[in-house]
Amino acid sequence: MTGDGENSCGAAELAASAAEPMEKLDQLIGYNMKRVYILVQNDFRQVLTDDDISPRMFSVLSMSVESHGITQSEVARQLGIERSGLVSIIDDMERRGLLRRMPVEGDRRAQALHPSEEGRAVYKRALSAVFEHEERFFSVLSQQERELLLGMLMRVRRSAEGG
Amino acid sequence: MTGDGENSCGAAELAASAAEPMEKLDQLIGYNMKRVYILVQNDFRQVLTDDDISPRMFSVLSMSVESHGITQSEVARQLGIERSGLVSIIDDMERRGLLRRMPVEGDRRAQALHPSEEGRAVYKRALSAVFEHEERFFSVLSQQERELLLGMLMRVRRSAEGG
DNA sequence: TATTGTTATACTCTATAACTATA
DNA sequence: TATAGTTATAGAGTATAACAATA
Repeated sequence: MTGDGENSCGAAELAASAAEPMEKLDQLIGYNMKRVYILVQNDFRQVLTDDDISPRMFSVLSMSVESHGITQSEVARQLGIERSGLVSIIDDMERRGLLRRMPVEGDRRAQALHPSEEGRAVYKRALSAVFEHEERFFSVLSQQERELLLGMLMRVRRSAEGG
Repeated sequence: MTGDGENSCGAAELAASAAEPMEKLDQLIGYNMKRVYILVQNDFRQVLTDDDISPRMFSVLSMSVESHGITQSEVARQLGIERSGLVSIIDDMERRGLLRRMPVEGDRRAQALHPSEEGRAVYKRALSAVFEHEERFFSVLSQQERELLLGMLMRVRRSAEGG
């Protein structure tokens, strides 16, 4: 098997050699990603409180604004969530006047999502707040590093999603 | 190993230019991190099914093996979770014979976690499986890139945790 | 037969408060 | 007063199965 002593001299040891005795968990990319994800998501959620929308609302709103008339099923597919989980989110958003369900001509089963004027305004404001949030949250990384990080995440995502 | 040469004009555009019209969400590091985290965690959980332990059990087991006699509060602190959430996990682990709660001399409030022989064996086996899982899951990245990714995640974590 | 939206349901994970026994 | 472990509880978030209308 693997797993005898620590021999490599990579970024891991360098990055963490200062403070604590370097736990095994901290050597795992997945574990660190979990911790960072929790932190970034909390900050993200905080940023969206100004517009009183949840992270899930933001992503659905983004879809409906960027892709006019997109159907619920397609939103679910692209967000990687279940159709059934989308219903209550869209109910809330419709109640808040951010968007409306409208019939699709040619397929009477489907519901198309059309953002309202307020929906677009909220999205625009929230989007710029979110970009500021990312800028600030990842400010410990250089611009080049941020692009590198984003590119690596995308590649991993593709390899894991697409095969 | 794939994907050489993408340091000219932003890794983001290059990485995603092939298939879809590049949604706004896909430009966000946080969103991509969420998607990758979900994928890697599912794979992680699958790997651990061989030893019939959950991700949470694995992290607690890791703590107890790496830091003999660590207390529950300290585990919660290092894992970034609530003490109350730890109780049922440790109950399960004690029931499975992976570890035992033992009194701490000098502080009768505290409970120290001591892994059993089976706990150590399970951990050793699981740990090597987890390293294989990481090797495989992130195989789209080069060794150098993986170290870079890990280092960046650690730096972001530190900056956000306020260390 | 398959798909869209929907409902109902259950399960995981987490956050919170309160309690006890210690410190 | 503060801390360690515990209990109880509620809230997200998500997954699953089933159903009616439509394709």
